[in-house]
Amino acid sequence: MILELNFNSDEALYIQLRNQIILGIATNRFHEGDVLPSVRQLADAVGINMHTVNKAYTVLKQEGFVKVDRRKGAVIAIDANRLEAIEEMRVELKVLLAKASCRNISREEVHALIDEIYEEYGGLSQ
Amino acid sequence: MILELNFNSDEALYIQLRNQIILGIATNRFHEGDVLPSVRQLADAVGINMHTVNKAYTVLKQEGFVKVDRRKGAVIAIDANRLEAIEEMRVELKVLLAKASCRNISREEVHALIDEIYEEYGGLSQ
DNA sequence: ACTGTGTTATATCATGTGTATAACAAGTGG
DNA sequence: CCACTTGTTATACACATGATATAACACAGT
Repeated sequence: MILELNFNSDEALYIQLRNQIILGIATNRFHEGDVLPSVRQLADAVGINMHTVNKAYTVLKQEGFVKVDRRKGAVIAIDANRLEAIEEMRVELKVLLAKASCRNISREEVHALIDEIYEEYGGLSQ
Repeated sequence: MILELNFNSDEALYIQLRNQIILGIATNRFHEGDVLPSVRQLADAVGINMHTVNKAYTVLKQEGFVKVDRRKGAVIAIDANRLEAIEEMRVELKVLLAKASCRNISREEVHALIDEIYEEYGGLSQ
């Protein structure tokens, strides 16, 4: 597990955990069926409270990235609701691209940035 | 001024204001040199506190979208620091695209979404 | 029985958000 | 000069959120 937390960030710890796990899935370091550490283990490993990890797992469950098996713990299980995901992405992109447009960043430059980042993400088929 | 606030949103009011003003610049409804309403006027118009508007203007000033003229008030003035803006965008895109990748949204679909949104943003030359 | 899961319930503390009232320095227009 | 509006600052309060701490519960595995 390579999870690093920035305690000086303005981003909540449980959001950082959530993001890194999603990053981990996208970069193929976590696979469907993999079991995440228990809330107590992970909390101990990164030096934070159990409840903070639990909140991260709860969010991941609600967002459809893990399912919780009472016996095993949190298991990677992706619920690919594409339509919902695309609409959510559109909302986030609107503000992000507005900032880019104000800064004279071209459509082509954004495309190049997308490609660069997407290179590391293999899609679920990998 | 077409500024609408969602009081039920989990997004802070001053962030909503900031975003809508940035959207307004990108969609060419605000132009370089335009004067924004005074903090008291805008606060009264949308039904919130003066300090909340002030905070939005302060953030916009720090992010380089407006300059404050003691005589006029808040004036649209874009400080196009491209390098900084691109790095900021890369960080935001990483998580956003990771989610997309997990949901089996292809690189091409993201490009299409970018194009769709960018159609409304004219770039600063318009 | 014992341990390790997730889960739930309180409680506490710090921080962020939004409001409220007030005051200040400075520019504008009568 | 005077009244008014500008941004700015300070203080205070209520409320929600983030993070911690301690504790307990139901359930599964050994």
